[in-house]
Amino acid sequence: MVEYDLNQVFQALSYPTRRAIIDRLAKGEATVSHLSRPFSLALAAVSKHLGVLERAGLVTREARGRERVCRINPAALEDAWGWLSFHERFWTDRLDALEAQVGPKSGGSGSEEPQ
Amino acid sequence: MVEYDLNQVFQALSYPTRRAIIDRLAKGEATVSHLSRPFSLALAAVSKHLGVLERAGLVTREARGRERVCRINPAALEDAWGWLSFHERFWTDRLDALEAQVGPKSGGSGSEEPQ
DNA sequence: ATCATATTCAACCAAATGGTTGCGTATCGG
DNA sequence: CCGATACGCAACCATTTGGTTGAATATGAT
Repeated sequence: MVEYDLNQVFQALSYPTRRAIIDRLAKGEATVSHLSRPFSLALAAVSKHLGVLERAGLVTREARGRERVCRINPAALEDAWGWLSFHERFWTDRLDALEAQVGPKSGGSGSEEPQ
Repeated sequence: MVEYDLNQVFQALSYPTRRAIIDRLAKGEATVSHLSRPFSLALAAVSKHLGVLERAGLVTREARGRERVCRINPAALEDAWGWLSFHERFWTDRLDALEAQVGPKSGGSGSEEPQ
């Protein structure tokens, strides 16, 4: 089982252009220039973003003629998802417990979180 | 429903010190100096990290005397989790479909993912 | 009042990031 | 062979980031 570096994965996901690329790739594979079309960026910039995504293990690039076909690698996404899931589950449980503790039938006094 | 900025959330999570802080806070609230203890960093550095986490909405700091008590805010975590969940679910489904398509009884020709 | 503690703020620095441009290099199509 | 297309790479630039130190502020203890 490959361990993906959460630093690189989260870092890669922290930039909207790269998340958009992932969103796009979720609809199917695409070449670099195809991927770069929606952005007003030089091709080289998108290529760099793909490099970041690739190093993080989120995306693969495969040569096909003079083009590079990019695809999502779900495994790395799943690692990040796993980290967050741990906390998500933890906190859902905790909030449930809190709610139960406050009173199972007290519909709630409005907002438990006074911002 | 507050919308957390995924850029800031993922960015905040992309640094191990900050994930460690979150991990620590999952065990219960803590003050800034308490949080800084495990790290060989100046207090100010940890304070800055907390600033990043706070701006991302992941953590709250509340003044109590001369101390600041830090707590996790699960809602922001959940936003990031939501984004990843979408893709996680999408790809789990897709891989299942692929598997089914390849042949429900063909134990699999080894690895569907040639790395 | 005085001194110590807890924490932020400001200035500074090195390194990383996101972007550009221009050049090199395969590959496809005549 | 020749030109166009699809990339990657290197150099460069402005901005952000993670870190430091030292001063400022506020609260707690004596």
